Amino acid sequence: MKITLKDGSVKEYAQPMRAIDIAADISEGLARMACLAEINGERKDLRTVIDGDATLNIFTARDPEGLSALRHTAAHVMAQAVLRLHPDAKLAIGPSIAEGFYYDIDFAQPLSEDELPKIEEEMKKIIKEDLPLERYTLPREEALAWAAGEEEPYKVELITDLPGDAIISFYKQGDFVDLCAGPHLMSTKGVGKAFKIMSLAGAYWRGNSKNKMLTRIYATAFNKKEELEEHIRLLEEAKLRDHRKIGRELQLFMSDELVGKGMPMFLPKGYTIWRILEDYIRDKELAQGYQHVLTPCVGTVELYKTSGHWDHYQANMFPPMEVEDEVYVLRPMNCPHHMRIFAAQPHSYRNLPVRLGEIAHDFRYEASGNLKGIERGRHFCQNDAHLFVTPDQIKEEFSKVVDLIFDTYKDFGITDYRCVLSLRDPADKEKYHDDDAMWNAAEDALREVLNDLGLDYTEEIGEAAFYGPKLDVNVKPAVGGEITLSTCQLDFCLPAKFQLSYIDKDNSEQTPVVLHRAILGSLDRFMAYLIEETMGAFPTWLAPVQVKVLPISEKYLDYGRKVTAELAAAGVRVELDERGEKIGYKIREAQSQKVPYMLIVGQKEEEEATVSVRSRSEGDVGSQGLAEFKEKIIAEIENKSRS
RNA sequence: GCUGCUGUAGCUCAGUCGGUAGAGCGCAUCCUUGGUAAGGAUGAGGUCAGCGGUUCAAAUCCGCUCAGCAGCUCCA
Repeated sequence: MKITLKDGSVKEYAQPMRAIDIAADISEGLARMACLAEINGERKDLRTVIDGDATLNIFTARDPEGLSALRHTAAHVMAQAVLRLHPDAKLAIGPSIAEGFYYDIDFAQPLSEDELPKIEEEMKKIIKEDLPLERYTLPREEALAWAAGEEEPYKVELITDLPGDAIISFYKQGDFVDLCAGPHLMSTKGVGKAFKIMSLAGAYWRGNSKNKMLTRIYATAFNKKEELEEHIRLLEEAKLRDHRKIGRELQLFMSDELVGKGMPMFLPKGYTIWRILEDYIRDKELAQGYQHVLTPCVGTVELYKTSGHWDHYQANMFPPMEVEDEVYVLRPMNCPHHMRIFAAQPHSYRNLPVRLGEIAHDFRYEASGNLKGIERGRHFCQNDAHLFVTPDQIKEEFSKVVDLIFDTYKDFGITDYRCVLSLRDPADKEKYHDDDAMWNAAEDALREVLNDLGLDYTEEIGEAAFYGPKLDVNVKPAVGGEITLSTCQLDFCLPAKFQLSYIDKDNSEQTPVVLHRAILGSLDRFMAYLIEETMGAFPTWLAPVQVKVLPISEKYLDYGRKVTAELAAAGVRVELDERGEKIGYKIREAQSQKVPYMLIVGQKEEEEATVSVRSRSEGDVGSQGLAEFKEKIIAEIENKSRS
């Protein structure tokens, strides 16, 4: 048989051979580094026997595919180490993930963090023992008998749930055996030294909160020690970008336990940014034919029963308040209010689309463990709008919303995002409004627009809202999992529930379709994201303090006041540092507060009516006439150019 | 909400074996009036998150509560 290698060269063998043996034939080094085989384009275990002509590519830990196999083997090593130290622990699953790997384990006694170094030590031993990993398969009954004999209830469940024709494979290293589809390295030694146990967390068996919570041990492994160190360094760096840390340092927002958890309060500097964001997006929407409204933060329970939200989300709403003969709830979203505004007047097809926008305050009773600074609170403020459209207008309006999202991102310099087309799970009749024809039409419409726009997106099943499919634009915060920034949801459902209508060309009464959309998402979350992206060094047009005037000494305070007043009169957010400190000290503080421009004024400046300009990013940029500087900074603010 | 962890001055953190509280920054006052990232001196500031328990004695050990962190679950 002929084996074609990655570099195009061909090897010939008389009989079938395992991929690893061919690797060994190519070079001893390759066999030692080998993690995974790609045979005829398919990723396979190194032990796979090749019988006949094939192309072969051997991955090492330098390749992402190979690294994933290495991490998976490291997960087995970790499980083995755990069982050596805790023989009564029950194993669940232990996959490789983007940042490393984990193993979910059911411990008889809670595992303390102090145990992690011991597990790591045991792993080192196992790796050093150079145990070969052997793969074998068993028929279903024997596999079940093994799991039962080992008293591994989670493995029993996993085997039971495997499809009837599945090959049930096992990997054995020393006296440790695990049910596993592979692929794996040839020996525990291949895991190497660049691994580390990172943290301990709880995780529900099979990701279902009704199931038992297991102990998840997170760890990571790399090809080289330097890569591991770099990974840890990046994690530390990310913590410095955390909006909660920067928000405190720059005095943007705070929380207070007497006010309540998940109820952040925006301080003067934070609210300055907030106001600019609010004005920015409202003006942009008004220019696109939106009309803004203001509606109350409460609604009757009946309102939410009508919309269906009460049935779906009651548990995540603050409990009802009874007053006289009414029962109110704090509103968790604004669609029902806007629906009632639309319903209050007759509409003609000529007047559609109607686009109702609101910077709307909402309250959701988020589980305490889900709260995260201003990224996720119990009070937040949506940049919400509902577009009431005819079926013919769906695509155009949806497309305009998508344009608006990315036009906005351009202004904020957001480039690192992921688009998700969130679809229903057709099997889940409980969550989703049961009308397959409606759903298919809605999903096809969104898909078509996204394809027409040439947008990169992934489809995710079971992520839709209960009333319709949606486009979500997700970003990655400094710490923690992906979050949704912008969304546009198509809704054929609520308009009918609220009996909305418009009069069509033929004088018939028709039901409009609604697009729910949020561009900045929530102002709170958007600000959290901006803080982390800029590390607090906001572009000049957003900076709470744009210019800080720093007199050399108190002798030049008067000139400093004049400069400050002149800039303030021109609409620049400017502050004067009047303290009797040295210039270096004032600069240091302004710099750490990420103020875009510092104007140093002393004798020379006063005499010449100039300012000595220091930029936070470029340092001393020299002397400029006051009028000249004023003109420049106003232009910069108006252009929303980033510095 | 669940699992694990953490809580000491406004902030960042020391505090050994259980013996009764410390630093730097910040703040206040005074001196210094200066040229592009920390001038000097003095001083104020603590129910060691809260409540209860063990002990002659608790910041330290135990329990509960509150708040925060990581992850899971959820996210209209």
